[in-house]
Amino acid sequence: MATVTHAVEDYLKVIWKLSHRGREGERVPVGDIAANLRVSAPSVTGMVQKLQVMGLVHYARYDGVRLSAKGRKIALEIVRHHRLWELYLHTRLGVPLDRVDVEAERLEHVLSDDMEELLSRALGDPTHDPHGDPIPTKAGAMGTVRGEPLPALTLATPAVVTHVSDRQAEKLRYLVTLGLVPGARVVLLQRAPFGGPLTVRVGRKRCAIDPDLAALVRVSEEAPAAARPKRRRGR
Amino acid sequence: MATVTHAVEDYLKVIWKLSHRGREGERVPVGDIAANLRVSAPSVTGMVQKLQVMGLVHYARYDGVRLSAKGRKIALEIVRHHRLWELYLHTRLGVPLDRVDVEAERLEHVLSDDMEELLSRALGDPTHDPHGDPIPTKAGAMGTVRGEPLPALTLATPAVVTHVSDRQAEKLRYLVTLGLVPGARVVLLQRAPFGGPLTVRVGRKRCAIDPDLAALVRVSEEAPAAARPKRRRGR
DNA sequence: AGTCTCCTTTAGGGTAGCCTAAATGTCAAG
DNA sequence: CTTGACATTTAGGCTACCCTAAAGGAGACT
Repeated sequence: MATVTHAVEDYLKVIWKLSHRGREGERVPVGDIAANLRVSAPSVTGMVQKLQVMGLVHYARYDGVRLSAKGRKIALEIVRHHRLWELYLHTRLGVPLDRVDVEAERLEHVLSDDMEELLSRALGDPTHDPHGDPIPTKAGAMGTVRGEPLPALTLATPAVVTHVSDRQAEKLRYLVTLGLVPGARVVLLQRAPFGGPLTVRVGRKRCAIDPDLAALVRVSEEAPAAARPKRRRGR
Repeated sequence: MATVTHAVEDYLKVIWKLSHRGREGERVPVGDIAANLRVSAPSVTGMVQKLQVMGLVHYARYDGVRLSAKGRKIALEIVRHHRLWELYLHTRLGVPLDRVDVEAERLEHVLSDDMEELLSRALGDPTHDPHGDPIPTKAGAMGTVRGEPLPALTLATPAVVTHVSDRQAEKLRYLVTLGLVPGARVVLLQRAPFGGPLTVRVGRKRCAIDPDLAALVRVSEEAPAAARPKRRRGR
């Protein structure tokens, strides 16, 4: 059986990511993989054919790609590595939230099973990464993204940020400057009409934010287990 | 200019390591590089020729390899990465001393400048790795291995382990089981005649050890800055 | 010097992963 | 059903790094 190289891991991870955009088990177009990996379409065709021979994907010409059980297992392992490293970098080394992704991108391929175990333990066997994305367990089980989109929050109700999408680096960077990061306490103060900006209190500051951008932030009225449970004194 | 790939980094690191066995600036035989990297000699010849074109080594057929200034700079960067990771893995994740090397071997190629900075700072800008080997500074300056070989220690004089060679994994593993790791407090109790075993007190335990093996351990009668300074006897 | 041995290098190949250019399939609109 | 637009695949090549087999140099021994 051929080796699982870094490139193979990258392909599986991207296929996994892209097959979770809409409904489950979606077939992923070759072109989307190419765009995501910044690689030419022919390269993807070639690699995907190889992955099929390795039994990691199901594939039919001109009809997209699906992960096999074996492929999904590897993909989830990589996602687990990625998110564990992200959390580690952010909480232990102080790498800013908008940079952990690129760093983890390289580290995810370099984590032995032993080390994964130790890393996870050192972090307290966490369930979510610093963006609020769930970390798959060793067995491949995965929690959910918690909370509802910020624009859907009830007015004047205190809430806690549970998730910030890391898909678009630029936007994430801006959200970070606003303080809209997991754990932050927010209140939706006002919704301007006709899809106008939201007015939000973030911590002690107040800001106006476009609802499309705010939709990248999820919040929960419940204090989530991961965040410090200090909504009131007493538990 | 061609890219510095992982393979290039590995070659430079090994050339650096091998050129520091005896007197400084030694020319390194191609065969030694091959043996060290577990690669065939022709592969080394090929790569070395490439490195010369890149200006990273000086090389003449049948006459060994020397690092250029540029090559040495890169090599030291890799060594710095390696040793920072080793320290991190050992002190923060609890990876056993005899396993940090293999893990760091992969991590060393994956450390951006920003991260290196943060990692070093998080560790308190250390000067030595967990084996007691000096960590080169960002600028390329490097301290020394401290202490003298254990067999040369004065009898009955308390000392602290400052260095354990990591060259031979098997032997290192054994030394670790004896407790002969940097920071450990030792006393040389007895030297058997005719090159016979040494009797050493390590912490509270006592053990007999072959002098050849003991020579892989360096000790210092001074309590080194890195170890806890709670000695009781003078000097 | 000659010759033997032990490197080291040259010659010739292989795999992995990427690319561009050209051919081919799919689907929707006419 | 044809055709055009677009996605995808095939064909052919390139680089990086590794290999084995065979040729070539350097130093030791006679």
